[in-house]
Amino acid sequence: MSLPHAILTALLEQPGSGAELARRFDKSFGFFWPATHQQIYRELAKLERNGLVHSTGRDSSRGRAKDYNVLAAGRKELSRWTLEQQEPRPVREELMIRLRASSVLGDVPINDELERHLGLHRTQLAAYQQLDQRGSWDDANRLQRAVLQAGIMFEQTWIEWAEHTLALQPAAETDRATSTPR
Amino acid sequence: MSLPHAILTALLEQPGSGAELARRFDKSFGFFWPATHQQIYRELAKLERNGLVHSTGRDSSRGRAKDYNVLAAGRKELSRWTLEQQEPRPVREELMIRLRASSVLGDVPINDELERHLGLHRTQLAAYQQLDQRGSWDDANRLQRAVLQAGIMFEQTWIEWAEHTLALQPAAETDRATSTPR
DNA sequence: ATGGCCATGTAACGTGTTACATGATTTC
DNA sequence: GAAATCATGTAACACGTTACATGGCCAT
Repeated sequence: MSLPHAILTALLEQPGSGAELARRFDKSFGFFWPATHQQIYRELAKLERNGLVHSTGRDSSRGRAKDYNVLAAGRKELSRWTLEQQEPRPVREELMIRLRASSVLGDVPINDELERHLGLHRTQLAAYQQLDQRGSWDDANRLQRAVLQAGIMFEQTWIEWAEHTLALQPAAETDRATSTPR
Repeated sequence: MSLPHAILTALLEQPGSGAELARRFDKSFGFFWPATHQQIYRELAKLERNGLVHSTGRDSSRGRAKDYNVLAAGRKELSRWTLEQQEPRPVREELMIRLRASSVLGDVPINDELERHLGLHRTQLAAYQQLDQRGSWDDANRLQRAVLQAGIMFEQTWIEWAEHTLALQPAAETDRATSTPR
């Protein structure tokens, strides 16, 4: 049940329309909780039904932007949820399954995919680092920075692990056989 | 679409019944792809309908253990999937949302939850390290070990980040106000 | 033979994903 | 004023979660 609370948090940081929220989720807020515009519209409607947010849409027509802001009940619910004891989400890493599959199958080289993911994570790390450098950090938003630093540290760990795993692979011949010699 | 492939991998490592699989998922295989017994039964039935696994259940009654093993078509499908290009799963970390919520709300101390999660991750790290030390590692299962090492590295990063984040919090008074003086 | 446990299974629901649809606004 | 784009929305499905149900097995 995190998406509604993520939306409440984003709306408290800055009120806006559903589409604006979707853009913010894409470019920064959603790094730790991605959401599509369909999910966001669905949840916004539900939050409004439950009296946690209020929209200042002029009418209820389709193509008009609605501006949402958080009501007192929404702020209260967010406080409650934030302090609640919650268990960590289970990790789900497809690549780990594929490594074990490659291991048990024996003849399925996976170095290309490892390399590709390594590249993706290097790109993500660079994006986080840029956000961190360009941000103006003070005591008030230290927790926001901590979140960004978590992103940086996890990407660095991913990169370190992938490089290590690629290095220990004696499977160079197998991979070469499946890629173009050039 | 990873759960069926995770099950195929687990069955290749060692054939077994649905309940045995569920136990293996709980205690090691599922560290990177947890699954409940309901999910596993559902997927096993589907895999059998599609001709990827075969069960040697004597009859189709309820309370009797069925032994599953992987058919050639199942092995082929697993090879195909393992080599496929796949994008990394989006990260979903509730605690990060809660940190940002705490930041924007201003008066909601979250150190207690940070400490609690820190403890959980220390426990998980210890479990991974024990598995790593007790395992007998050679060239054939080096990828399985790499998976375990990913778990170790990510837990270590989590711990390092949480300690750092707790250290930078000047919110000691706020926390003390909400906990029992004792 | 009964009570407890184990293995399998059903049902309902919540959330995430994908494809598509429709009304407004802008642009030329 | 037609086309492109933007904002909102609907529908159907996949997957994960939770609660519960049923049949077999074992111990006493």
